[in-house]
Amino acid sequence: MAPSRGKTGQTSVDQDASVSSTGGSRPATLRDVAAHADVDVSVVSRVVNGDPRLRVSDATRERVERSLRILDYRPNVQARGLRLARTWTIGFVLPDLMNPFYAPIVEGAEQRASELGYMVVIVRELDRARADDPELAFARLLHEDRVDGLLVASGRVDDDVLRTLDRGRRPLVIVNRRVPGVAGSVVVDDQAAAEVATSHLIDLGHRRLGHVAGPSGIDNTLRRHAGVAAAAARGGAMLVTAHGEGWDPESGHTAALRLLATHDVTGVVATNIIVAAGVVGAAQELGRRVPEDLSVVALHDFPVAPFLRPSLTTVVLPLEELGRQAVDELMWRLAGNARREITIAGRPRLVLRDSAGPPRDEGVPARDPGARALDGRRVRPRG
Amino acid sequence: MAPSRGKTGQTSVDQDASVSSTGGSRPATLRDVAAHADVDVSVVSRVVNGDPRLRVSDATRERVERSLRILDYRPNVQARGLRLARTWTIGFVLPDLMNPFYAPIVEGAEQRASELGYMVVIVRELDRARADDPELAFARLLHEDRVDGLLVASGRVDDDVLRTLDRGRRPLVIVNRRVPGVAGSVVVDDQAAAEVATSHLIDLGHRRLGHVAGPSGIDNTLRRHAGVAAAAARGGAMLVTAHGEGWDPESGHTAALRLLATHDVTGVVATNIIVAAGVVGAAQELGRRVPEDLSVVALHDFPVAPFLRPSLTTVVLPLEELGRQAVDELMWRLAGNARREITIAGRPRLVLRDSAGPPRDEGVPARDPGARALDGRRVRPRG
DNA sequence: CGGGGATGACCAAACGTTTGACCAAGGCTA
DNA sequence: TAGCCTTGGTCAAACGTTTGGTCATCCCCG
Repeated sequence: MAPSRGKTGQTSVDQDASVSSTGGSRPATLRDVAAHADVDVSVVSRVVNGDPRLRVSDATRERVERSLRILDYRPNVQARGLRLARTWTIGFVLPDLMNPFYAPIVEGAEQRASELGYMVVIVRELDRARADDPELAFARLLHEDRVDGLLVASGRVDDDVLRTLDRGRRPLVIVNRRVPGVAGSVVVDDQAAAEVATSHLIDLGHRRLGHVAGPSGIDNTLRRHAGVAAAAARGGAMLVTAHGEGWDPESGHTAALRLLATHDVTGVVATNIIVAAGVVGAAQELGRRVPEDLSVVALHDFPVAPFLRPSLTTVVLPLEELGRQAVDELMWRLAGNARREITIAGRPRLVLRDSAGPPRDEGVPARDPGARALDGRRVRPRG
Repeated sequence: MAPSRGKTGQTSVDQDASVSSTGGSRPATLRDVAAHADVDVSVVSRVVNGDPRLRVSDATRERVERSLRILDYRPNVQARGLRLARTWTIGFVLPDLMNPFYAPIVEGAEQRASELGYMVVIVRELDRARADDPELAFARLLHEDRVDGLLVASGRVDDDVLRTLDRGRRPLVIVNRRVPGVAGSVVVDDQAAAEVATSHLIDLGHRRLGHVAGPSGIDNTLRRHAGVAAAAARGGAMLVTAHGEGWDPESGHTAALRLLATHDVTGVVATNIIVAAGVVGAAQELGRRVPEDLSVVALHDFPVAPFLRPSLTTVVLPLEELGRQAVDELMWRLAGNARREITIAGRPRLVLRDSAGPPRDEGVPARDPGARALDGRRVRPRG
């Protein structure tokens, strides 16, 4: 055991300190460890942090490391944060957790963050996100120095709010949205996904297409619409778009009714799977069977897709990866680097199920009907 | 403007301090405010916190409050937390965010927490939650003093882990699960919900019932099974139970195949809506139409229920309220009070949709179709 | 033997709060 | 007029870290 050293003359004793890390006693502080190893707290601190400028004898270092283990020392994050003005916490701003779209993003973000020793706090932000509202939850988090940075995954927060926030001391990364010339962002390739979905319908022989989109004007909606329009044009197909008021089933239902009542389309690209459920419902109310009378392809694949009737043909987007990379981008910014606009690489994947087939009475036959998996669930990479 | 006072003789000046709360400058500290109001920081602190023992002239108090407003002072949470050994942060432990079951609970918890000035950090905990794993994410959070307490909503964490955690310094509230004689918990009335679902089938005339349950042995599963069994016995119905391995669609699918292959039931209570989707799929694979040949009632209502085909008859459980009350219970514990076991009040509500009807070829007619909503409210949403 | 580096460690300030102790000045009472 | 209380504050320590300085000792070299 360590001999008594130093002018304090205090003899350190191996006290019974093997407290369970979940036990009831006070966690060991730097000072406890220093006393145990009979050195100054600064030595312990530098050992813990691997300070390269620390000059210390091997014997002392080992003594310190042993004490650290025995006392099961863990740095107090608040004290460290106070000193360093950091929190190792990031905020994830979203409008609503019920929307399954956000779950995988949050999940991916949490995974990556915890790998890096960060916590993720969720901040639900209502649509009342006006620029000068002093009670904006996330602005408060920033102002109280409770987070090191923010991931904003809400499509509803005003551009102005984001611009203001982006001028602040803390980095901001916008998730799956671009705010022109303002903030760093990470997005999935919505446009490519939309093209894949649309091309699939065209490959099946559809030439009169509908797009049930999200609220108009939203960046997100624009990117997807661009993809649908591009693929439709390339395929020589007619396209009519109906915007819903949101991304919920009712919005899809309403928009689809409007679309189907006025236009004779045979295939629809729905902006997401939830909206697609509303589209299918609307079609059936109008007496059109899916996929016999109307084909539907949805963007995003959620676990529920196979269990809808008919099961939905979808395009998978890498949402977990989106969350992970959003965190990485925030770290990049925290390290002092400049804003970037990142698009997640990787081709969107088409998942064939039952909601899309060849049009009934017209058009070319599907190019390769044999590729359809019998169970309708086999995944075929983009053709 | 405030005159120069005190022996420092320092004249305070109304500097241009109206920084936007999201602006780029350093947030004002207590010291800044003190200098601005020309008083000691302790006065400012006591004013901010409404210390009743503070004796101060009205003039001074107003001067301080004015400075607080001008400088837009917000306490630094880390410093305050360091001093008071609190974080105003609670951890929410869950296995997986993709399961829509958790979304409303987290959402409710976040709402309530933010009302109370608390942040919610999500902690995903894999099933590897063994008692002595030093790298348990939530144990680390506790040990580093990053949270004031924990809400555990994972059904998979070992009882032993919870028992150990529960002996620690920080309060622990188990969400929707009871760990015998150990920790405080908040649960919804699963048993009552199961009874409502089962009674509905019996009222429709079913006498041979199946229960597709969650993994056996889990408290949750037991409570629901108790409800199903009680109602079945009361109605003189036969009951056979099949346990899935999880709460995902595949588990429901597998368990339902097993159940339907070996027993001739006419109605099934599924432990949740996701599992129910698997049950419906299994039935259809076996050539049994829902609801004509098999009625299905699911516990929990998620927004997707109306859009499944057939749309699912469900029993609504107050999951958001569960989240809110879990936070309240944690606050109760943080205030130093003893553990409690709380069951959320309020009758589970039956939502009638298309997946359950009278049995085809047998049995008594429904007793009184109008009486089936136990709470007297007949709910019939779209679909 | 004196000077100059290394070596190995300690000291102390600072981060922003909270809070028990203390104190000067003035007024009241005995 | 001495003593005491009240009013209106100030002082300073403490929470647990981090980190730029300082410092005593020892060794080596000229």
